Amino acid sequence: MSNSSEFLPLREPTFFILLSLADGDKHGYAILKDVERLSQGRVQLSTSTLYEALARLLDQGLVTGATSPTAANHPGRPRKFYQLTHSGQQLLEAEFARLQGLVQAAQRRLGLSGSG
Amino acid sequence: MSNSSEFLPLREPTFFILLSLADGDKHGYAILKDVERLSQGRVQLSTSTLYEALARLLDQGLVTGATSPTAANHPGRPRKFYQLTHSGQQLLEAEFARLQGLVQAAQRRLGLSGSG
DNA sequence: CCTTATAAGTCGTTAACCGATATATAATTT
DNA sequence: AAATTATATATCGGTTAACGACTTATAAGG
Repeated sequence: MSNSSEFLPLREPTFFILLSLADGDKHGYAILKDVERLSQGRVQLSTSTLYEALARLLDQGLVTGATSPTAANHPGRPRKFYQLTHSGQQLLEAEFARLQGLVQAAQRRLGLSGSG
Repeated sequence: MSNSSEFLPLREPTFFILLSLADGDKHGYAILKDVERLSQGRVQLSTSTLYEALARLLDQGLVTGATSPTAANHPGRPRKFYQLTHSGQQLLEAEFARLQGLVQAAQRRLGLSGSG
């Protein structure tokens, strides 16, 4: 077993980028907008955070790059699409489990009931 | 309102340190051991992480220092006790809410039911 | 033509974490 | 008695993700 949890914990931007891709392939700018929606407007990635994170995730084998199929009939530079690898999916699930563990630990320590 | 969420998101060690103190005052080393239990052995703080975080939290007014009441009849250097301030408690609750939001966002996106 | 939205990228700085190391003290083991 | 272990606090140097600021490119709309 190549332990995918060597990259845990994820920081918030990286978590949302992977979570955004769980839905299907996206290009960078689409991820940017999707993360904003996913987080209900709270997380607004800077482009440096986004593209540096994507480069890192590519390097770590957690996402792969798929070049844009259709010729560009849209504004802006040519799109670059990204998709989760199996490792990336596993890592996302491990991070999800970690977050659930944090919530449960906090519920116990703060003396709260289940889904209050 | 002095927005306590200016310090969010917390990194995992800082979150556990605050959560450990939600229980009542503790000295540094006690926090170290408590965090290990709280996280079911997963999070083992290094002393540098612990004491640097405590210094930062003091500086930010999120914890206060209370000098050891009883004379030292224990091994090691004199204990220094820390307790959550009101701001610290608020921040911990804000971080808890943030974590719940992440879990809910992930449940939606990953297509999972409530507490599965 | 100018502005806006889309789209990708680079650079310098910051802040938190972490391993390593140091210091101090009491209890336990050999 | 000496060595080891557990307790307890502290500092230093390196790493890295994130971030603000800035740059480049392209199409659409007023």
